[in-house]
Formats: sequence, C-alpha cells, structure tokens
Amino acid sequence: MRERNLAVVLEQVVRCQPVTRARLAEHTGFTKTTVSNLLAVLEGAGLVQDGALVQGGERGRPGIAVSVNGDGAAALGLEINVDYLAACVLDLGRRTRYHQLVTFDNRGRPPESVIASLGRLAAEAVAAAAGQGLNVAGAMVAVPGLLDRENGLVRRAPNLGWTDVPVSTLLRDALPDLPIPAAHDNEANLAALAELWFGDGARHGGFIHVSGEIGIGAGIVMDGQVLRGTHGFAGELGHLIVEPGGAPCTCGGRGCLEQSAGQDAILRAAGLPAVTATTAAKPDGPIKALIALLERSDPRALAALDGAGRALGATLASAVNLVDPGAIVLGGIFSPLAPWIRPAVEAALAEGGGSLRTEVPPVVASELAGNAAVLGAAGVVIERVIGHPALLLPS
Amino acid sequence: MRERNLAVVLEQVVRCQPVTRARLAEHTGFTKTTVSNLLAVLEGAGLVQDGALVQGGERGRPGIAVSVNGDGAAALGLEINVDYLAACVLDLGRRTRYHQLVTFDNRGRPPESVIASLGRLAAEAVAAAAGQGLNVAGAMVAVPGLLDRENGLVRRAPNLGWTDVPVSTLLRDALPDLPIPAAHDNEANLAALAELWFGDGARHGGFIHVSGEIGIGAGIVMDGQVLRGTHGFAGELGHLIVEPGGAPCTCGGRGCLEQSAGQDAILRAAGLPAVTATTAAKPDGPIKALIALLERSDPRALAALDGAGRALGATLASAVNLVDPGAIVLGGIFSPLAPWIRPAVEAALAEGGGSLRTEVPPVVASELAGNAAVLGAAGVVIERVIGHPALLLPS
DNA sequence: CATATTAGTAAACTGTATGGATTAAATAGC
DNA sequence: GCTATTTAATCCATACAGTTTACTAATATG
Repeated sequence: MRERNLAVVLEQVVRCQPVTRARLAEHTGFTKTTVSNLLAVLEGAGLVQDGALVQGGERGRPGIAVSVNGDGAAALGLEINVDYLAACVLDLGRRTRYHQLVTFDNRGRPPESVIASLGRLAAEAVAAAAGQGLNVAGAMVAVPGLLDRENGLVRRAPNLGWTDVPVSTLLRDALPDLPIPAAHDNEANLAALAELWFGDGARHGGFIHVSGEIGIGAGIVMDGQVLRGTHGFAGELGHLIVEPGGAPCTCGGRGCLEQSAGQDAILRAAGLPAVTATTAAKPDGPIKALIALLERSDPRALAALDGAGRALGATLASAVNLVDPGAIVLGGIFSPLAPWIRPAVEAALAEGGGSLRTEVPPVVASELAGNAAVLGAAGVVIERVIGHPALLLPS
Repeated sequence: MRERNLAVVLEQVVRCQPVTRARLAEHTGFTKTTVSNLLAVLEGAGLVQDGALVQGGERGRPGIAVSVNGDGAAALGLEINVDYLAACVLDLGRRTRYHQLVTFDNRGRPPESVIASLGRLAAEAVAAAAGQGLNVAGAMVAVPGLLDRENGLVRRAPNLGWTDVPVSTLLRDALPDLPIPAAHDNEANLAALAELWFGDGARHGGFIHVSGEIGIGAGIVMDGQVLRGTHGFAGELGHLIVEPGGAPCTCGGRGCLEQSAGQDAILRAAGLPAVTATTAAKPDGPIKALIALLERSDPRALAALDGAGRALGATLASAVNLVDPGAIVLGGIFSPLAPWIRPAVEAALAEGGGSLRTEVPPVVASELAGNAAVLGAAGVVIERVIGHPALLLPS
C-alpha cells in the first residue's frame, strides 16, 4: 500500500524533475500532507532531495523544489556482445556517470571466462560509482540470444556459441549484496527500451526498434513495455522471409531478411570483405569502411544499401500492419547508415504498409547507436528502483 | 484501496468458482477476516452467493462454498456486421442467458438507422435479462472497422460504408443508466478475446486469432490483453504482402493476403460465385456451398483451400517471428474450413516460422466461429465488472 | 467422549491516508 | 511600512482498512 504510493510519488518526481510538494499533491491526487510524509521516507532512503526555492504562481510562499537525488542510488548496466564487453553506471537522474567498453573477441570463449571478465568490469564500475558517492542498487546484463528469463539462463546465443548458460546466477556470485539482484535480458529488447527512455522513442508512443548487428533483431515497444511474446522470442525480424526460395539462412529457412539486409550481406553486396573473427574484434571497423565508400558515392555501396533498405522496408511493412507502431527506429549499424538506407526503407514501407490507415509511420535513426543495449540495461534497473522504491528503504 | 481488494477477491472467486473463504484467504494472501468482510460487500452488491457446505480436507469443519451469483449482474454484448446484427447477454458465470441474431443487409444503410435497430435489439435483450432476474451492468459493441476509441467513434468501416460515426454516443442514448456505459471495440479484437475467455485460447498463453470474414483481420492476445498498436490498428494481417506485385487490393497495395485467402478469393478459386449484396445477406451461405464441394473432394475447391492456406501460413510465419504467439487460432470462416485449410497453413508455417526457436506454434480451429465477436463484447463487460466491482456497489 | 483439525467470526490493534487548522513566506494594495 | 491575500508546507485528530489474537462452530479420529 504505502509501497505503491511511494512509487507513485517517486515516479512523478522523476517525470517532473524539479517539483514542489504542492504540484506533486495535485498530480498524484494525494493530499499535501501525504506527499510530505512519503517524500520524507524517500529522502531518508536517499532517493530524492530538497533543492532551492521555486516560485510557482505570481505570489504566495514559494515551494521547495524536490528533485531526484543524483548522488544516491545508481544502476549498473552491462553488455555481453560478440566482440566487446561493456558497463555503464547511471544515476537516478538518468545521467551517465561511468562508461566503459572493452573490446574482446568472445566467440568460443568459455562462458565462465567471459562472465568472469564481465564481473571484473562490473566490480570496477561499482567501485567507480562508489567513488562518486553512488550506491549501485542493481544490475542488468544485455545478452544477444534467446533467453529463458524465468530460470535465469541464456538458452542459445548462436553468435557467442553459448547454450544454457546461467548468466544471472553466475553474475550474482560476482556481484553479491545488491538490493536488486542481477538479471539479464535480450540485447534487442534492451536497446528498444533505451530508445524509449533515453532517445526520443517516447514521442512516438509505441515503436519498433530495429537492431542491426550481425543479425537483425527488433524490439517492439507498446504502452511503455517490450512485447516479449509467449516464450520471449518476439521481434525476430531478421527471419521474416523477403525472398521466397532465396538464399538459405542459418535458421534453416530461405530468403530471410538477414540474408538481404544483415551486416554480412550488405558488406558483400558493397564489395567489402565479410566480417571474420579478427575484423569483428574492431567494433564498427567494417561499417566505417562502408561509410567511407558511401561518402565517396561508390555506386556499388549505394546499390547495396538501396537493396538492403528495400528488403528491410518490405519486411517492416508487414510489421507495421501487424503491430501498428508509431515509428520505426533504426538502431545498431542501421543508425550510422541511416542517411543511405532510409530512403529505400521509406519507399518500400510506403508501398506495403498501406492497409486502411492513411499514413505510414516515420522512419528515424536512433541517436544511441551502439550504446543502446547497455543504457537500456541500466534503464531497466532505474525503472525497477522507481517502481519499487521500498526495496531501497533502510530496514 | 478497498476497491482493488474487492476486485482481487472477486477475481479469485470467478477463477475457482466454488471456493471456501479459507481457500480464498490462502490464494489472495488476505486474512480470513478480511476475505469475509470483502465477501460481505460483494454479496451485498449481488455479485457472489453462498452455497452448500464443502468438505475440503479430511476432517474439520466444512467450509461454505462461495460462488459467483449467476442471477445478479449481467453483460450485454452487441455486434454490428455487414449482414447481421447480434446481441447476447452473459451472466457473471459466463453462461449465455440470451442470444439473438437478426440478418440485415447493413451496407449503405444510414448509421443512425442501423444503430436504432441495434438499440431495439439491445432493449429486447435487457428486457429478457430482467425477466430472468438479471441486471445488465454494461454493454459493448463489436464493429468491423478502424476505431477511435478515445473519442468513441468509428473512424472507417469500409464494408459498412461508414465514416466517423459516434457509435458509443448514439448507443448510450438508446441504453441510458447503465453503471458501465456502452462502448465499442473492433470485431477482430473482441473475437480474439472471446477465444481467450470462452474458447481454449487461455491454454496457449498468448495467441493470434485470425478472423476470416470478407476481409482478414487478426487479434493478437499477449499476457491476457489485446495488442492494439499506437493508433489501435494492429492486427491488419489481411494486408501483409504475400505475392509482391500481385493482384491489386482495396488498400492500394498489391498482392495482399486478402487477395489470396480472403473469402472472395477462395470462392473464386473454387469456382463459386463471389459474394454479392444479396447472397451476403445469408450468413455462411457461400461457405456452406464451399464446404459441400470440399466434402465431395472437389479438386478445384481443395486446390483453392490449399492455395489460401499456403498464403495464410506464409503470412502467419511473419507474424510468428514478430510476435511469438503460443498458438494460431483459426476463426471466422477459417473455423469451419479448418479441416481443409489447416494442413497447408501448417506446412507453410513450418517453412517460414523457423527462426531460432525449435517449434512452430500449433494451429487450432476456434470453436466459437461466428459468435466470437458478440461473446467477446459481453466478455469485456464481464471483465470490467470483475475488475471494478465497486462500480456496482449500492451507493 | 475427548482430542485434533479445519472454517469462520468478533474485538482489539496497527499502520496509512485524510481533513481541517496552523505556521511560513512571499506579493499587492493602501 | 503596514495589512490583506495568496500559496506552501506542516501538525494533530480522525477515519478507514486490514491484521492479530482469541474464540466459537462443525466435523473426523481414536
């Protein structure tokens, strides 16, 4: 009961940043007394802070600005990817307080070893946070692959070569005593949530965030939540069929989008060498090369992106008809490539996304690009703290 | 606060039908005293009822069976369709207490006139309910078309020829004084919810309910809720493209699923006359003829269904990859045609729905067929009563 | 028939939000 | 420069809702 009301008030504080108690009372529907009491509890937990005086109306006593305590609790976001590990710490004000990315070729490395490295990275992050007066409240790991979140394992991460790895459990051992224990989620889902919280995804209502990496995933955000599906496998945009009977795909099908618009396919079509284990270790190395070609208006590269964009757009047209997003956000490698790929995507989308609605959703490039997943991971922890502030109360 | 707890208890009563107070206390986490108090309130509102004694364990005092009062509140479901109007009344135990279907060719009739007819049908239903001791708590109308639920209007219902009709408002005038005022929702969405509540959709977790009518729609149910999309247009399965550059569609695109697996397309491929305004007035007339052909193993009809099934399956494969449903439910005309269309659907689905998951969701036929939408409409009202029992409290 | 066991109720208790009165701090007008 | 007015925040008594504890009711076991 009180727990819920604490969350309501804290949520409102987060949304309106510097607010007076009087405004909070109006917005939440509680009485001013109740707001004061709840804020006292939150302040005791180090979650909010009184600030300067604020003059609301024309006259009358000025209110005290209440805002989120940027130096109280913090959230740790982690990411395991094919060619790097990353960590970041965000405070409750959603500012980045620490960020670290270590390139690493994780393919084939034993999961325990990878997670040990990640644990070290996490420990450094926690220490760095502590140095800034921040207490890490919880952690979340982004992983590329299919997850079983209930049992806390990574079911299959084909690009890492993992099967049934209990990431959360292993990480909990490395990071004991967090009020919110470490958990994990899919990279594409977290990247989409990052767009919602840190990009301008919120402006569009629901949206589809397309994560272009070696594979192509999508995070579908509706009503502020990720659409997970019955088994948690929703958003497999990369395996929609664009070319029936086309090139065989790793999934066993033929003509999957990934074969037309995946990173390898684009590079190949542009006449660049496909990614190998060694080049993969340099993040966006091959993409940089591609962009260089595009900036020189290399015809082959331009055609490659046009083709990929048309395939992506046609696939997204299906997604638009099924899910009715307010926008399409191009993330991952599609974010830096947006200037060249977007026109084709929009054209193909306009052709197929018709249906009965009048307009097709706008296609925008994510500003977060490669950092989306880590930020999203930290964001989930922040949301959890805001949704359950009671977890951080001094008992 | 109390409102919420009343809902929790009532929900539990509905789920476990005859339960003792002790069991309710266990399931809800409340104390026995609290459960007793809340039940007293619910009983006062005529929502629940004490029944016979029930012997739970081996010995000890037997408990009093509490169950939903079947003769208290009731829900009115209504449906406007191209060739009929329908009404049904369900009690809180989800039993059908009244059902009426009137064939009517509603195409081109002025909306006011259609709604006046519907209002009469609704008034009859309310009277019939009253005759059985039931108080209608609220009403919901199923409409085929794109809706603006916030403003209570039907934006476009192409098959009816309607634009911007304030259905809810008009119906509220016809049915005043309901504790839960009349509202409307999309036919496909309500049919899907009916499958969840009255069919066996609940067994599958999330699912996609395909409503085959003149057009093809889909209701996507996840976590017990319909996926509506940003503008409420989600589920437009009929306008996914199966055959790039194929036959032009009413939506402006080419090669939409509707052109391959819609009712008209199937009938045409089977060598039957397409639906006209006059034949349409007889519900499932043309489908009956088609089934007769199929039962005689007419090769053209069989081929027609095979082709439609392949197209449908290929489209559903996209939907499966995007949304990860636990099952595909064939509703509307696909329900009676399931024996002939399902094999092709499953085959196409198995080809394209691969992705990284191991198995494709099962394809099942809905048992509700044509009644799904009305039932779903009434079901929404029931859910609302259960979720907000306070609305029916004697003030 | 006593005892163990389960179901339900009654009375006192506790935590939480509300309501009205009170104090505090600023502006506007005379 | 004073008072009146407006707005902000707090204090205290009250009401509400669910818990705790104790008790009664109804059945089976030995």
